[in-house]
Amino acid sequence: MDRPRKPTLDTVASAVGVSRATVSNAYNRPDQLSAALRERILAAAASLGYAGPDPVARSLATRHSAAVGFMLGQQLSTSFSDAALSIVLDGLASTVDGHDHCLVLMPGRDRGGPRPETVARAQADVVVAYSLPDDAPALVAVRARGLPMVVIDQPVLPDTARVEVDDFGGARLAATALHDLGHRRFGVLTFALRPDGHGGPVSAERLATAPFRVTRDRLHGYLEVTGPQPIWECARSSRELGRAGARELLSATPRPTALLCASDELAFGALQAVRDLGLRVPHDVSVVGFDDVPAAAYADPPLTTVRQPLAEKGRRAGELALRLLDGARPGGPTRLPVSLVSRDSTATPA
Amino acid sequence: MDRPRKPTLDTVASAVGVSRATVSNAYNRPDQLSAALRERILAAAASLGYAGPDPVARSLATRHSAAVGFMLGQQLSTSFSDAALSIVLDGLASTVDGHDHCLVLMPGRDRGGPRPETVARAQADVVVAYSLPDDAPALVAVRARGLPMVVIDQPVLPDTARVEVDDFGGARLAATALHDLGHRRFGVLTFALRPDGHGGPVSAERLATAPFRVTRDRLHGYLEVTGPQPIWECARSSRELGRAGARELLSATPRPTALLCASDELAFGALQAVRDLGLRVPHDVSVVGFDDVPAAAYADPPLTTVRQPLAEKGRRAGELALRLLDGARPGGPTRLPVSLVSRDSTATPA
DNA sequence: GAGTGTGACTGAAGCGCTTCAGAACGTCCA
DNA sequence: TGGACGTTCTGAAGCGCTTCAGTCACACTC
Repeated sequence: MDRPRKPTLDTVASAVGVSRATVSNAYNRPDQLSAALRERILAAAASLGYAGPDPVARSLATRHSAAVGFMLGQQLSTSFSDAALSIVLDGLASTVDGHDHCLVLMPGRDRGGPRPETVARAQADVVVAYSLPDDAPALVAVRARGLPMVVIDQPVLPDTARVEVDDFGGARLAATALHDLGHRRFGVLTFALRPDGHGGPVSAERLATAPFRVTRDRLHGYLEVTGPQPIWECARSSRELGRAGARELLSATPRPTALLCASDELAFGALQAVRDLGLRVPHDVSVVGFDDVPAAAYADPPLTTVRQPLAEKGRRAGELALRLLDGARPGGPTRLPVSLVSRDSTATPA
Repeated sequence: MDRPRKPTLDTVASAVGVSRATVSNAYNRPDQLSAALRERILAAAASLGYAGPDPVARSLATRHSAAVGFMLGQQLSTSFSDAALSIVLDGLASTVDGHDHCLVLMPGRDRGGPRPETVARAQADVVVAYSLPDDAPALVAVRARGLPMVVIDQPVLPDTARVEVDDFGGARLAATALHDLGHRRFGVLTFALRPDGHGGPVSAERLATAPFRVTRDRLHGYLEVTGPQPIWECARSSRELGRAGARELLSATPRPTALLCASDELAFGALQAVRDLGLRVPHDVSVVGFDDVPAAAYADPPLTTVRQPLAEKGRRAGELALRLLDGARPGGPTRLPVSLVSRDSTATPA
């Protein structure tokens, strides 16, 4: 009693008594056959339980698969709790949504991006890479497959579309604001510089050779204004790690009067750390974040931060991807503006 | 000057002077050829720029595609901002991660789930459906394709694995707690009962015929304890809509002393609405939520809510999906426990 | 009534791979 | 010395579909 074989185009074709090509046309090119015949074919298909052309076979024949790949720097399991990433995906999705394309998520291993094998097996016509280390093997793998690619927050890759944000300038903006307020002693709190799970104080050498462009640029932006400052690296951009890191930075004597954070999430942790020490923000310590995720406005106190257009970033990436699918050439990078959003977590030093 | 054709298995085979089968084996069954030959083949492949077997062709030949499909009730663009959904996806992803499978997201149209065409074209071996309306066409489409499926929070479908939570019992738990505190006048705040974008007061008939099982069960759970109460429906589970809806419910005279919300997100809006009216939680109005997303603990005041194991839900679904892939039979539904988490948003009525 | 379209359908050649039943050639032991 | 067995590699048959160059029949035109 083996299961009945799934019907195929041929099944339907011979049931109706036409050629396979005709059945295919019934689905894909209704103008190629008479309406009456088409009806008959569709009816027969329905009664045979044929659900339409198999997507894999179709993809093989047409050489495209109506899917946009998205490579994550981190495991899926941590991606969805990352507000900034979620918003970017949001924007990307809204574009992809409208075109009957699916989104194929390729989870990263640790923070190094997806494994090459994952990339090699993923079925997508175009790939969007988000915030991978400069030397991610996944980037090479996409290249090797010859898939068009758009990178977000990534360095120049030949023949690749790109959307980016002025992380360096944004960080400088924030640091300058604090400097203008009179701050001179800073603590810098950052997420990973390398995908090695390392945390702790950051050496100049580690900073200089960091493969995460975004991290590097933000830190350089801060330091350009402030001069050398103690930096604490968290393995991930999480509130908890930020809290612990900020505590370390605040334990220095003399205590820094301001904390420059590479993300809002870290800044939320920093706010907490300041409270933990019985101090107040911004009276005792000023805190700035980066990203301007929605929660920044609701934080206690509302967080001064650098706004980058996260949704727009995703949307643009999606549009570029779709355009590449249509055979367009990559073109120059799309650069989106950043701005400083001043709220209540910053003030003149006491 | 047309682009050089992409190399295929054959390209490599003839370059090395072996059969195509051997090259295939070099990639998929290293034990089928001598190590030396394998080396030669891989080297030749590398120098020809061959990135390994094409995933689509391989899928066609092997009849599976190393991908798990995930059908969303809502558009992708709103999914990522949904904390509960994110956590479920999280759990699912962590399972899928470990098996070199990709996650193919199928965005829903409005709230009715993905369109059948999207389902028909998606390349996945197994599909996970999350919180779709009972009559979603997407469910039929998956059936038609003969794909194994696991549903989360969905009614019984023949031949389908299922993971679910006792929404009815959970809601009853919360309502009972309030009732025991002495509350008798309630307002009930819910998200969509149907995917029609409707909002406003809910009639008994609309409640009875709601195609969203989860919504229905939670409301029935509340009402079983409290008896008939005014219900306000929000088109989506968002803080803003919750705030507006709660305001409506609170404008009744006599004013309800407690608000029963179908989700934490709505409850957050309700907290805000109470403040908007110059009242205090829980002194003037008690509020309970449902889900216990992380933010519930940080709310002001911390929210009393029904905890459901969201991550676990996703994880179980992932495991079931993977097991179905291995040819397992669906088996009975997996039921996860709920519990009441009492925090500071509930108290005896003034 | 020969020439010219035109709409409706078909045949066959792929798309790039996997897989399975062998073939070819040793090796080993009785 | 010969049969049993292993290892290594190959041929060919698919997987289910698209697509393009036709074929065929039939109406039109002058």
